[in-house]
Amino acid sequence: MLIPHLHDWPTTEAEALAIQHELVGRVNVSVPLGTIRTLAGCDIAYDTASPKLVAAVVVLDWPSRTVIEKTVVRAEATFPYVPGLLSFRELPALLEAFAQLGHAPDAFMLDAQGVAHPRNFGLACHLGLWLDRPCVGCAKSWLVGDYAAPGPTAGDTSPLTLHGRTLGSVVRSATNAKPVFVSPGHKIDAAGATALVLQSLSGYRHPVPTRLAHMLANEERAKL
DNA sequence: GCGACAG
DNA sequence: ATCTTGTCGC
Repeated sequence: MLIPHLHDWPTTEAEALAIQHELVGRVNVSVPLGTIRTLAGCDIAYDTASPKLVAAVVVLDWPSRTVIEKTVVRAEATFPYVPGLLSFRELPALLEAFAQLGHAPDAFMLDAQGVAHPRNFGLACHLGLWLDRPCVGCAKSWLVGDYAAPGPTAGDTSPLTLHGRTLGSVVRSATNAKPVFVSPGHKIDAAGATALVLQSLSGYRHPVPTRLAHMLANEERAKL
């Protein structure tokens, strides 16, 4: 898929923060969930004791869940891991993987935060702006926001708020498993992001799209 | 000052 | 994220 250039990559934290502040205003989390015919799951696996990493993308026909395309890209981390600046570390490699895609998925799902971020600009938001397509963040741990524990059964949800505003939701993706934190990244609203994650559950803690991408990334890393 | 901190 | 075996539970 074609990916227009959005901005150059920063070298320092100060530059990264400036980019976030410059782009937050363009994020749109007011779009209702539309018809999704293809959904992409994305993830990255890191090598131990080396800056090498693998970005993986799995495109699924939706809602049949049939895998229709996969892409993996080997790259090297250029930006360090800094809480709140994760996108500057993972996006470059992910964008390379998307560029190799023959399909242009209707929506994307990531193991990261969307607007549930200190500056409301998580990886899912950043990716959404680059691709100009719906992106959903489904993180495995909390970063910001207040919430009450969701019920113990798969599918149970609880709102994730901040300063009285609903950012997303906390979803019990699998019975008796720790919940995941869902928030829209771009071109989708909180309800839509949550609905898409609920449609993606399969008995495991991770939604099908990111679960498959995670497995693919690990397989490729083993070949490093 | 103290605690928290996606992957 | 990553390093790691067995083990408790459905």
